[in-house]
Amino acid sequence: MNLFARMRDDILAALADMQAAGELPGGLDTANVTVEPPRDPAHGDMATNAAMVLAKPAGMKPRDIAAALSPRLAALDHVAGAEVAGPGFLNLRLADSVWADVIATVIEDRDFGRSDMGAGQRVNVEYVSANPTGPLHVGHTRGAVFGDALANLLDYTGWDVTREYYINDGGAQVDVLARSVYLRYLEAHGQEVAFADGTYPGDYLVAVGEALKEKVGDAYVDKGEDVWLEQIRDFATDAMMDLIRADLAALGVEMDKFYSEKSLYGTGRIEAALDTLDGKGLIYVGTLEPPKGKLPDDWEAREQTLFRSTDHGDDVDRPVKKSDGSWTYFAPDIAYHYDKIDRGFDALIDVFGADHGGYVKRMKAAVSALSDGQVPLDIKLCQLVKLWKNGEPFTMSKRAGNFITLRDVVDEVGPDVTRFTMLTRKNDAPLDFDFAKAVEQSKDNPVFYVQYAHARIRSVERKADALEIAMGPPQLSDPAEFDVARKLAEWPRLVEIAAKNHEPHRIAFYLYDLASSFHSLWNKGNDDPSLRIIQEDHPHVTAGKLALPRAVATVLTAGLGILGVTPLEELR
RNA sequence: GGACCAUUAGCUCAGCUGGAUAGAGCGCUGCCCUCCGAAGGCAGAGGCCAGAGGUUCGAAUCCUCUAUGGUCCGCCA
Repeated sequence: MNLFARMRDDILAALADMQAAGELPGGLDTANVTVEPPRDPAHGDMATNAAMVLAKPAGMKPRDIAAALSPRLAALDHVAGAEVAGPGFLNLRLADSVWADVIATVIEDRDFGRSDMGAGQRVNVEYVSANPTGPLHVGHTRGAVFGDALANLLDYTGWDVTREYYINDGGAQVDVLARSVYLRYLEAHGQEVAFADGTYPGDYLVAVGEALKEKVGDAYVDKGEDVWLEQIRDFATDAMMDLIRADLAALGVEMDKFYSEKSLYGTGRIEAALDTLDGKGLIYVGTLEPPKGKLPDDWEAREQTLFRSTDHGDDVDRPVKKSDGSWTYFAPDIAYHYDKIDRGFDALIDVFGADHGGYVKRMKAAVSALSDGQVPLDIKLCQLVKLWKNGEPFTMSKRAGNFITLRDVVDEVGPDVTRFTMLTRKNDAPLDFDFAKAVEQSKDNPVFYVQYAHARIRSVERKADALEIAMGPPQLSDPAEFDVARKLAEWPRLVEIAAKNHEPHRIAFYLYDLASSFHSLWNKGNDDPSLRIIQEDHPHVTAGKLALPRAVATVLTAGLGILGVTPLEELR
């Protein structure tokens, strides 16, 4: 039940009545009529812009339309009052009973806030997709949390979601990995080795080298790459993916599918994707203009096979084949997205790090071209995370030497705090993550503040249980109680907005607001004992007051569930 | 030279795809809390929404230009 959507239906019905009665011209477009909570609570519970939107097409003054609409809405049972205000707003005040109904609905209907706006359409959310060359670092962590919460959010709003990880196991970087593992392998055989530039020196490969020795003995010692490169590449990539899967599991992220770039090679799928583009006249051989400004030192004009991405919104055409005839990294990516389209997804979402921002237009161009504009691709960029501890930059890592891993973060503050904190900023805003503040138990830590609200409610409920007082029908009287109910009523609307915009951070901010209004009510109980939930001498009153916190806890749990955070029963 | 993202209170940031007097936390000021459910509470000050144009009933929000900061910019992924 979305109160705002319901009221909008009421308004549209009233407008139709007015048209039938000749008070309004027929055939008006009502698509822009909205019902929103007013910023100023003095303006009532809801406001509609209907009169202002319709004034021009109807050829009438906004206030006249509003004045005619007002009595029709005021006559509804659940509307206590309707007033024309400002330039033509219609402010609506709802009957008190509506808010008690909201509470009751939240408690009875486990799906309060769920939406069917996705209508069962299939969406593919690709996130993390880190190279399989080492453990996930803190930047991946943000992408992982963001992508996972977005996937949850879309699931909550009626989409059929596939969570997917693209393994970049086809490029030169996995050869580098293989050579690095080979060095560790030699080390395991007691040889002294030196890690040249362009190899991965991280300790995490020591175990892989030893495992390789376990498996093949000395078969590769003193042998050339032609003997071992391919085998070690597969072995090392598998080991890294095991590591990455474990990292994701520690964060509570579970993928539906891992898609291998390598699986695209030698199967004709890259060729098929490019043939499709070629069939649309979008592939040609040519030479790109040199980039403006200062040229790279070794720049020289070369003839390449190019994708005419400029036909689909890109700034320049992009090479798909190197001058030696091999694929660029872009080619398998085109094939991969072609495969997603082929698998029948209705919408695609890619979550990238901000350093891949330059890649957005060409990828969108490719999907647009391959799907004839039928499959929308949204690319969400996650900005950098800066780590702090007590206000000092934090750069040490136990595991990997020079970068902070996902494990470092999760070990330090736990998966729940990691996830919530990563969502306290918009994805495209840089994020400061302070290890100390993230676990601080104070009001300026939103994670704690939201968890505290839930724990408080659970504490009250345990106390009520001990007193053998059961929850009864909701009773609301104080303005602070209505404020909480109003906040609860916004939940379904907020979920839809967050899902439509692919912005899970809105959930986190909402939960903070909801927690805040609940804490505010609780604090009033300090001064006014009649507002306390548990009133031992009045079990009947207590029963009526228990519903509101139950409803708050229900929505907090639902919201935290979307974020992938477990609500706490009590604080320690 | 170009692309993308950002620019909102002293600081860190929200802001409902265009609505009314722009919000929160921190910090600041004042009051309360040492009997109550206080890992505190209440209230207040603080703004040319970077700047300039434009679009319309109405702009922090959409468009153009400018400034500042970040990310990136042909065979690395």
